[in-house]
Amino acid sequence: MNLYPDQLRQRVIARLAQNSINPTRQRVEIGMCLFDCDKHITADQLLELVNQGRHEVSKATVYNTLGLFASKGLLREVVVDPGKQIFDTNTAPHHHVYNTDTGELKDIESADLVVSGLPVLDESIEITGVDIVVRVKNA
Amino acid sequence: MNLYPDQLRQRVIARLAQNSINPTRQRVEIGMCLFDCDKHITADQLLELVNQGRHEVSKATVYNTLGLFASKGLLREVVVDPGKQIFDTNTAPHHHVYNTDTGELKDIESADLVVSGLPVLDESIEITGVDIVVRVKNA
DNA sequence: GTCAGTGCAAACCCTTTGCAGAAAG
DNA sequence: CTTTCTGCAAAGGGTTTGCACTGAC
Repeated sequence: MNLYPDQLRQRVIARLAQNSINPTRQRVEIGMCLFDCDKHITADQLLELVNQGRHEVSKATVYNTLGLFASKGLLREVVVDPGKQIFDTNTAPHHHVYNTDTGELKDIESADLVVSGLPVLDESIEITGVDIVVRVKNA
Repeated sequence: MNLYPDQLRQRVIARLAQNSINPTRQRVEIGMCLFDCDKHITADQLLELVNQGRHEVSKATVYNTLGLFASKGLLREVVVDPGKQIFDTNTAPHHHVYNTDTGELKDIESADLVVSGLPVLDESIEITGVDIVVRVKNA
């Protein structure tokens, strides 16, 4: 994006407003990091990034805010590792390649990957998503 | 299977031996439960099942044994929920339907589901598995 | 006796919860 | 003043680790 901090801040505030999220100081700080960093991030990495030495936001707030953003569709949770929540700023439909040796996580465009033969489900059941994870390791 | 306990025990011991696993008392107890229970199980559920009131095996040992069995290919770990390891006694290639409302996990035969367009990977990288999770909720 | 393998209590770490305080009405 | 919202310390729960113990040689 390469915005000046104030421009970025205004964009974040606008984006939160669009999703009916009160733009509190902590949420704006977190939003500024999310719109200006790696696509895939854990709560711990984000905490580090937000605080950068000083103490801006607590760990609990980072967790709660990530959960809030995800529930509003600003983020998507990627489940590739038990015991670690990873959030993805790319909310478009897509899949992942996960390197279990390095922890590296890469996107695969959804359009590139076609799945056929999905099961027919009961009417009382609704599909919320189809997640594909290609697990790889260093040869 | 419907075996008498002693027959089951012998089968478990044989299966462990095939995979170079020492058949200790704890491992055999755990193996007997795994070959005689639901396909999908967490460490906690297994602990409950193994002990059935009395104290046969500790929690740590259940975790370590599940990890050991999985590393030897007797079990497969299913990653559908962060913060919970689920193990699957079905080690054949297949996929899953996960109901996020109920926690229910069902198999989809691998043959029924076809994926095309997998990315071309570097030679230094090796695919260890392709996991597909269809996430559903009650409508 | 020595040494590799094993089981488990205790430690660890990630996440959630409950509540004090702030903000809004 | 009352009510709703928010941030975070502390609690919780799942998993791993370090070490005492066992069994084999």
